Amino acid sequence: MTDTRTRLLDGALATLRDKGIAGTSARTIAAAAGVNQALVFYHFGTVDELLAAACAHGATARVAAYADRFATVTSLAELLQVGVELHEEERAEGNVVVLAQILAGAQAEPKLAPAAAAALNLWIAEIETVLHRVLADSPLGPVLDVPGLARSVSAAFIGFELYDGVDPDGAARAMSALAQLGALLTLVEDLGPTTRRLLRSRIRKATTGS
Amino acid sequence: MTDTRTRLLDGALATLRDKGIAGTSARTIAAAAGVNQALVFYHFGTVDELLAAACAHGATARVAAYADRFATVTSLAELLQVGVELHEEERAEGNVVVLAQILAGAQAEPKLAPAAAAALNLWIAEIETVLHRVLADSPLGPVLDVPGLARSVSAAFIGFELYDGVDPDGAARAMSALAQLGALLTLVEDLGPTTRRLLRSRIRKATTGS
DNA sequence: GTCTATAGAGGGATAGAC
DNA sequence: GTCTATCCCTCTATAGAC
Repeated sequence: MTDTRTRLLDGALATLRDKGIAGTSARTIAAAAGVNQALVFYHFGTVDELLAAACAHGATARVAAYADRFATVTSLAELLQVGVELHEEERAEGNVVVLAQILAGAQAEPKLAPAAAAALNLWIAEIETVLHRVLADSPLGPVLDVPGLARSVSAAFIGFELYDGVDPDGAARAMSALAQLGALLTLVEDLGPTTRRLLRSRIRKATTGS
Repeated sequence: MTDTRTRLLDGALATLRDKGIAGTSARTIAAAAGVNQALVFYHFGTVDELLAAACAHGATARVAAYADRFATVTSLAELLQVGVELHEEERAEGNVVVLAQILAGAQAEPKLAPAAAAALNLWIAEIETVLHRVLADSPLGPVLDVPGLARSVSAAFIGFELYDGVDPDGAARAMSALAQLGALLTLVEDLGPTTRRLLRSRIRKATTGS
């Protein structure tokens, strides 16, 4: 872990954020890192391998930075609130946007795919833990596919960041609509015990067929 | 609308799908179109303008191809079903993936942003119409921000396509979790009139504060 | 409208001095 | 580990023949 290695990793993240996957090269990364261009190949072999390493580097750091906040979430509405914060902070910091760029690159470059999937899985694991806790005493909890929903939420978030880049007003509206939906779902959750029993029996009937 | 123009538009879409935004250039597009490279600049001025035109071209065609199916949707579960179909067909055809690549490129290239936003807006408009119809007689309908939700759904879909490219199994699980969630929400919607009244009054109380 | 040819910049990657 | 220098390829864009 020499200093140059981390400079290159951070330079790669900055370049992906500022110039996108199409504008990212050994030369642009080296310039952002303040480092000689040949060192990209000395330390990482190829540009793609540097991008893969940077992807893991950035995601690990950001997930760790949010671990505390995820740990305090106890309701769907709170999860959405953390999501809004994450959206705003990460857009300034730019690390979710970086993941989106890696994902875009990985569609055509199979070598990037495992790194992109691994980075996304770090986020998914966090969300999964939170969802499991939040849905524990919901009538829907026992029948929901929590790992699947965590994947949905994480993937959807990537789409939000890309949307925000081309239409910030639209993205803000989308975000507030979800926050409102979260608040309303809380009301549904808080129905009386009679309704909860009714729901539960219906769920049992409906799920015996699938 | 000469033949060469459309060949270039289709070639651009094919190149974005197969090589991603990072692998898309006047040369690769011309090769895919079976056309001379200089014609890119003769017909469209720059590569970015060709990409912007191709984006509109592709989105218009695909939204039109789905208009019939969107028109028949009458429930949230059906909307999700069409979403699953769209996901599977468009991944083969590749046109939503193309939009994702344009969105990724637009993050760093402002000239692409209006085209990307316009293409996404075509999808959003369709979803908005459907959501409006589907939620019309739901107790939540009157208070939901339908345009905002349509934007959420559309943006989320882009994220799904990118996720599918790096982890098809995870994406499939995410998709089926959503389908299951849709089915369960239908049960909530079908609660008795008493519960619906209760919900409605709670909603009124809760929304007077915002 | 279409082609060839080319200028000029930027790209990945390596060799070899230090 | 770091640097310079370089090879060879690809890129955008244009000029000019047809």
